[in-house]
This record gives sequence, structure tokens and C-alpha cells, in this order.
Amino acid sequence: MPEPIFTPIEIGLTAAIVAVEGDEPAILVAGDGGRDEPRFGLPFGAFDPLAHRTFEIGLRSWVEAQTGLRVGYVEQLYTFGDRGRHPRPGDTAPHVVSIGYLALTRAPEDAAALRSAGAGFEPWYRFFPWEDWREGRPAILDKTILPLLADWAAQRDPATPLRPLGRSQRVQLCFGATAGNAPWDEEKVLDRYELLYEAGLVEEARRDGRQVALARASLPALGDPLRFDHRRILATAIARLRAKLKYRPLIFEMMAPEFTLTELQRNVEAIAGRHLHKQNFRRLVEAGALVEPTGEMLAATGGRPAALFRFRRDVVQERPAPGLRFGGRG
Amino acid sequence: MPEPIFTPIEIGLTAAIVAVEGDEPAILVAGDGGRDEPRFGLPFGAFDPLAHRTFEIGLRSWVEAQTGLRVGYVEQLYTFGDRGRHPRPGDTAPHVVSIGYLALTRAPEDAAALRSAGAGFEPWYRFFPWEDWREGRPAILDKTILPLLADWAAQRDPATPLRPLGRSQRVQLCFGATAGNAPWDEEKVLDRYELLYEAGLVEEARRDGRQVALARASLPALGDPLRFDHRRILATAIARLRAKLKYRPLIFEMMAPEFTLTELQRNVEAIAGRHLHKQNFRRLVEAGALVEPTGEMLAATGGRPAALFRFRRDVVQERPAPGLRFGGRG
DNA sequence: TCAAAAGTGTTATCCTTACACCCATGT
DNA sequence: ACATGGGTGTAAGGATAACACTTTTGA
Repeated sequence: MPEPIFTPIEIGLTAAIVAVEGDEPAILVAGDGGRDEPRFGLPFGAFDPLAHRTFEIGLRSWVEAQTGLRVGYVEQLYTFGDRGRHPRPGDTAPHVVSIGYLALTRAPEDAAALRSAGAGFEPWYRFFPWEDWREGRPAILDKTILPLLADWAAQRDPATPLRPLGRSQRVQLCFGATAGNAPWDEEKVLDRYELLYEAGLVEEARRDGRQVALARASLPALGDPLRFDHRRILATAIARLRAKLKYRPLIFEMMAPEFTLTELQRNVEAIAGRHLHKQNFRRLVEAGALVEPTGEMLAATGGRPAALFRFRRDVVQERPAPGLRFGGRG
Repeated sequence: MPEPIFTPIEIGLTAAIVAVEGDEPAILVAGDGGRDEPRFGLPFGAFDPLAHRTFEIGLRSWVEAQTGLRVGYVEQLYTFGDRGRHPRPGDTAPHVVSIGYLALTRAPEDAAALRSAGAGFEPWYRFFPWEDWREGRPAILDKTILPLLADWAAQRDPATPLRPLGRSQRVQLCFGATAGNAPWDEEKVLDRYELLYEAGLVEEARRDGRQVALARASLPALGDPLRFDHRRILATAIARLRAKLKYRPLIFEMMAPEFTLTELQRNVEAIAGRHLHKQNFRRLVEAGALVEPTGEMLAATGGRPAALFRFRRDVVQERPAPGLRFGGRG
């Protein structure tokens, strides 16, 4: 095999830093107050192989330097390198590859340090309004998204022989459309976003110069856009987090050290984007022995006082996959 | 937030190309016959952003150019960038980041094209002998690996306060050691390899100049090494494949178009590295409606003739997670 | 007629899901 | 006393895991 020839490329680490702020899942965004659109992007920094031994160390270091945030859990998501998805002024050769990371932290008590760095936490459902099923099926689905996707699916797909699945089948699979067989799967966040991108229904697709298949006079905005391909990275982060919550105790990275079971459930619901069955949730927590009572009680806020719990750090040693395998509807 | 400064870095795509050859899972390796050690490495190529729009397209392109192989399924695994894990002559600054990929293909009928490119398929268990439980628990575990790990675990861990878990607990968790609570989990391939690396028990760790905690006169080789960090990438590939087989019909990417149910089971067992329960396996295949009979029979090879089946490509449209969720022991 | 591999039928058990009710506090 | 949220027990259904036996061919 011949020696490959390497082209120099720049590597950026892009971080999806997640916290839960009062029942709302939130993502750290940097917005420089300027008038340029989109207003927000995820924080990112260069990877300097001379200064840092691994990507993860590099990431932690610039996140803390720039925002003062100490992230707990860090996990690599995916490496994105599509040309055309990360356009920069005068873009031709020097190419930026972005390695997306998921990082978890607790909601900071005071956001002053963040604000002074031009950053702040934003509820993530403003970027994905169709992913929040906590108050029932989001209206935007039936009112806007599914009709537009139906139009798109009705058009001839120029890539049909290349694509294993037809358009309407993909819509069905991702959005659990219309009837019967495929219900909503809250983990398919990325698939849904990619489908909307391909159909030209999100602003990023138009910005990237994809020929918009649907030539409507004005398309309604489907969630707020983010800079570059950052909404795609966020979709990846949400999907991964929703999946992993079920078999890893990641939720506690975002909880206060002590909490009530209802707070725990609310936070899981915030991430999962749907309601959970109260009794079953509590049984699973108990069965998994994930928490232990502190003995304290929380002063009631208009009802019976709740017992406080803390995470049992040693479960990780005991059981192979200690997560909150929440299943049913709610 | 300040504009980050990018350091130019080289990007290599490293491919773990998997096939099953007569009941043995095999990985495509390139070995240039030279006397330098290790003999084999995974095939890799540069990513040229000017020539290829995405990583995946780039990967398919050089794989086909170099080996004539048309890989079917392709999936990104992980991006590796540790310094010290990819040493090159005169190594300081120009750093190679390798994006690992998993690719699946059918065993080629004739290996001539491959051989002329200096490549070929090798059974993957020669690199991970402790991962093959098809003939029962591998002897190397109790005879070599676990005693060495026990020694290592008995030593003081200099990083104890940083590590969430103690050494012996990690051994227990990864290898389902000694007794009771944690059984062998065939998906933890990467965790096991990383632990062996950290304990200095695989050749790559010594080559990378890690201080070998165990100063034994001569350590027995634990599986054959691969160049650079390629054994780690292969471990990632095996782990991902073993996990994904359970909820995606990936196995058919590596099967002939027509096959008997026993062949199907043998191939799944080859990947999973353990025996499956025959009746339950067949029931799962049937329940999942993954295959349909061709009506043909296979000329018997010393027994009752078996019915031939083919993969039903349209299951993907019907069910959300059509895999072979094999569970039990066997 | 015997070896070798293909193929089938049934039951016990656990986990998931869903149900409806009681308890402790503040107003 | 009643509204509000906290907390529990129990039964139906389905999926999983384990069991042993019959059938069809070639030698």
C-alpha cells in the first residue's frame, strides 16, 4: 500500500455543554451581541497538540479558561467534516474539521462570569421545538412540519436508486408519522434534524446553498438556527444523551448534590422530552439502588414535604449498566 | 469569546474492514512483508478535503482504489488523537489525528487483488484471543490475564484520587472477574483492551514508552499487536459491531445473498464471540421477520438438507430497530 | 441402521406496564 | 376541610430463557 499524502487541516473542538436550569434543559451558547445571523453558536476552540495530550484535556482547558465552567462528564460525539456545512469567508482549501463533544455540568448559580465571556445557557428546545413532548404532542408537528415533509416526500427523489429508503418511508420512520407502526422515538433527534436539513426546511440548509426543493414563498422557521453546523452537533448531543441516560447515571452530573425524587424525575423528563410514569420511575430508581436518602426533608412548597436523596457514587462499581431505564409512556 | 487559533494537523482515515470467512470474523490488514514489527496494521489513507466532500466518500474511494473492495456499510467510530499513541520517526509537532471507521463487506472470493496490494484478511481473534468464547471460556484468561491483572491491581495506583474507580474494581467490571455480580459482557471489548494497555500488558503500551508497572522478566504476549493505535481502533470496531448487531440487521452485509439459518447463526456467533441458543435464535429471526425462504434447499453436507433464506431488505422500513436481539447464554 | 445436522413445541420466570389508592403538610 | 404534591401495593401481559424431542438426509 502506498504511503498516503496528508493535507494539513485545522481541527476545532466544538462543545455541547448541557445543564438543566429549573426544569429546562439548557445548552451553553456564545453570542457576540452582533447583528449577524444566526445569533448563537456553540463554544469552540482549537486543538493544540503541543499544549494538550488529548482532545479531552484540551477541551476542558479552554472551556474553563473561557467560561470558568468546570465540566464534569465529557464524551466525544462525532467528527464532522462536510464541506459546505462549515462555510467561512473566502472558503476554499483550509478546511476545518470539528470534533463534537458532549459535556455535562450543573447549572451555575451566577451567570455573571459566563455573560462577561459573551456566553450563556439557553433552553435547548428553542432550537428543536418539535422535540419537547412534555406538554403533549407539539403543535408545530401537525401544523407545519408534517405537511411540509409530505410535500417534499411527494416530489420525485433524484437520488432514489442511491437511497435505500424512499422519502415518505424515511419521514414515517423518523417522525412516527400518521398511523400505526412507528411511534415517536425520542432518540432519533439527529435523524429528524438531518431529514429536515435534506428537505431544505431548516435555515442552515438554505444558508449552505442547498437547492431548496420546496419553493414556497416563505418557509416558516423551524426552530432557531445556530452558526455553522452547530445545530447538527447539538442534535447529536441530545440524541446521545437521551439514549445514554437509560443505561448510565449521567443525570446526576447535572443535579444538585441533594434532590427530591420529583426533581430527579423532572430533570430526566426535561432531557427525554416527555413525561414519565411516576410510580414506575420511582421503582426503577429504587430497584437500581441509584440513590440513598439523606434523612433530610425539603420544606414543602405547597404540599407534603419530600425526602431528599443523594446519588450513590458506588453503584458504578456494583452493576454493569446502572441507568434509569425509563420505558413507558407516562 | 476570542477567535481560536488553529494549528495545522493532518487527518488520516483508518478503516476496520470486517468480513466473515468460514466461521471466522476477519479484519483487513496491510502488512508489507518487511521485518519491522508489528507486522500488520489497518489500512489507512489521507483525507483530502479538496477531492472528497465527506470523510465517508473519501474512505470508500481510497479503499476501492487500493484494494478493489467495495465496502457496503460504513460508520464512523471515533477520532483518536493521543500524543504518544501514534509515534512517528522524528515526532514532535506535525500530528496525525486518525478518524476510525468501521466498514463491512462480504468475504471476497479471490484474495489475489488484495494480496497484490499487500493486504489480506486475518482472523480478528489473533489480536484478541480472550474475546473468543465460542469454545468456552478462553484458557488465556485464567492462566495469564487475570493473574497479571491481579498483580497490577494489588499495586498502589498513583492516580487513585483522580480515578473514580479502584483498579481491582475496574478489572472486575471489565473482565467479570472472580465471582458473582459481574458476568462477562461481550460488548466491553474496548474497555478490556484499554485496561490491558494501562496495565502495560500489551505490547503497544511498552512500545509507547509507558512505564510498565509490572516489572516481570518477560511478559507473555497477549494477542498479536498492530501498528500505531490500530489495535485500539479494532477493539472499538468489534465493540460497536457486537452492540449494533442486536438492533440493526448489519450481519447481512457480511452474508452471501442466500444462506441457511445455521450459517446465519454461525456468523453472528463469530462476531459475538459466543454460542447462541439455537431455538431461541431461530425464533427471534422468525419473529423479527428478517428473512424469507427462497424455496431452495442446500445440498446436505452430511445431514438433513437446510432451507435457504434471503434477507428481507424491506424490514428496515417496517420496524424501528430490526436486529437480532440474541440474549441468552447458549 | 446409524450418525449428523435440521427443525419444532411447550413451560416457567421475570420484567415491564398500568392501574388506584393513601399520606403529610399549608392555607 | 381541602387542595397540593409525596409516596405506595398489586395484578395483567408480554418478552425471555430454558427445557427435550422429532425429522430428513448420506454413508
